[in-house]
Amino acid sequence: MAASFDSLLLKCSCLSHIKQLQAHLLITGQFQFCPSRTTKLLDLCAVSSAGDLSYAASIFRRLLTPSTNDWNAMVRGLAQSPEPTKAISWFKSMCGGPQKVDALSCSFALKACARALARTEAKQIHSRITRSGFGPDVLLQTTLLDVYAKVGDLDCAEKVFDEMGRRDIAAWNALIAGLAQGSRPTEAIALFKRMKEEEGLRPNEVTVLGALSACSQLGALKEGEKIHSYITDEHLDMNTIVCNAVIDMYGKCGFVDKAHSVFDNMKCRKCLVTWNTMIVVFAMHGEASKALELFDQMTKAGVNPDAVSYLGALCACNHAGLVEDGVRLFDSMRDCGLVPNVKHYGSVVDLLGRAGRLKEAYEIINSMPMFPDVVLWQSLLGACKTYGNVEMAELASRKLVEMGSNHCGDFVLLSNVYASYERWDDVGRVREAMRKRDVKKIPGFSYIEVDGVIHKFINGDQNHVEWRQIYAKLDEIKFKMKAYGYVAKTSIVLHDIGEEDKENVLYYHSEKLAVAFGLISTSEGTPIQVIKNLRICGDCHVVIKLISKIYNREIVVRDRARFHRFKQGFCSCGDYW
DNA sequence: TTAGGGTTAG
Repeated sequence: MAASFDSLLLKCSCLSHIKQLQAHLLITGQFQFCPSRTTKLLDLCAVSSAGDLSYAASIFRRLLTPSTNDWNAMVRGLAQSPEPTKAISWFKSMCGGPQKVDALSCSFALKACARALARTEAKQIHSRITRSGFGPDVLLQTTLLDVYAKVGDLDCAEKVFDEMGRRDIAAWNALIAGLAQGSRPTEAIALFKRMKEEEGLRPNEVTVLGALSACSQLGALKEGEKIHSYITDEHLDMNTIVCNAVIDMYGKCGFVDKAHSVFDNMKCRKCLVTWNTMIVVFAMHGEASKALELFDQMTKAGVNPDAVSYLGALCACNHAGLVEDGVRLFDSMRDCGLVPNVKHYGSVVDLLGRAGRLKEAYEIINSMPMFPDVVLWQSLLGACKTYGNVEMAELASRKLVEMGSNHCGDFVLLSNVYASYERWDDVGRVREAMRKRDVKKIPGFSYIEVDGVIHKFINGDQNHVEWRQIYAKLDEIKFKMKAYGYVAKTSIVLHDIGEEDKENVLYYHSEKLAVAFGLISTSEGTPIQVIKNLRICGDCHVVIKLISKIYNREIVVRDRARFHRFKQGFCSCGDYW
């Protein structure tokens, strides 16, 4: 009979099956007197896709004395539901009750904390784990480490890792991925190397994913290539997710063709994310026709585009100025049963704005079914600056202030609109507002990889060992550029300083420092590749175009939004960005 | 009977 109950459980594929089985248990008296069966039923209802959480809760409420396993089933089910905070509440009730809380209860509750980004609760569970004597449990420690990383407390994650008596590969993976996702990619790569070289551990699929993601962020091509050959040697490229990450890495390191060849030569099956990754890579590089071609191909290959595919395709149109194609794509989303989200609206508003169709962009914002976010108003404001639309710029700025924006760039844009009409009183007013509001400036920085070493520069940086040579090179560049009629775009600097100082502020932008360092530290003709955390500034764009011509170098700059490939005085973005 | 680490996005 036990066997038949278990096989019936296995066959439950919907809630009505579960209800039938429950009725059977109730009628035969087993619901009360055979608690292990009831627990199995509850677990199925709470955790599997056949079940239903509110129904599971109703089963739970009928239990006279719920066991630890009954509680665990509920906490586990809620932890993976769209409302993970409920799992934390249930766990708290459990802790207040007579039932023993075991390592599994803690594990499920921690999972919920990770999903709900509940740092305080994670800390509380941590101390409970220590008090209960579960401390040495490696699985629990790894979960703990992972939760700390996911809620953004990397220091605690590292502490858990350091204090682990025994560390298996999952522990290393959790910290490598945590560092990579927590904007500490350099440390992620260092840990990855330490794991291999010092501990002699063999990275697996999950390890390389963390390491590749770190390389993508840093644009660390040399390290990325090494990981790619390791992947091939170890046959980890039979895993689709790994291949997706390799494609992404090459794309973000500036090598579209390499990304495409990995995509074309995959030995394993392509999934939706594979297509999306490749589309996004083409979009980032301004290769709109290839992105759109792939978008069509995926449907033919039997993979239906999702919201990310559409966003990638829209973004491709955006970067290439294909306004009509973009609008058509946006409108066709609903035909596929997809509802545009705020990012799709953001993309199409940006697209129209850049094309100077400000009114349409504004109308779209007004007709959106959801609340427009900061990025949307920033796009519109940027377009207003480009096309000198004071009225709409004021409107967008007002919205941004209402939304609590304290971002320097938002004020600077408005000020620039006024400045272009020589409305100095208004410029002064904006400056005053900035002073009052204590606006924040996100520091700009750039990376460049030379001989496998990553060099980081901050605006006006003098920390690099070769900073004197770098500044001397910039002086030389400046001198040479004068012959091409270069005049610094000082209007984009908003500081209460003289014209010459303004020029200096501009002239030592991190991307210029990185390019200058590239020129002095690599041999003639070698392409230079730089990565910047913010959008490239207008003046740097002009200067780097000239450098590519004067020094006959191909220079690739990845900024926050896309790639710029400078060659012989031209940029692949066609000055449209 | 149920545990830990994973790819794409304005």
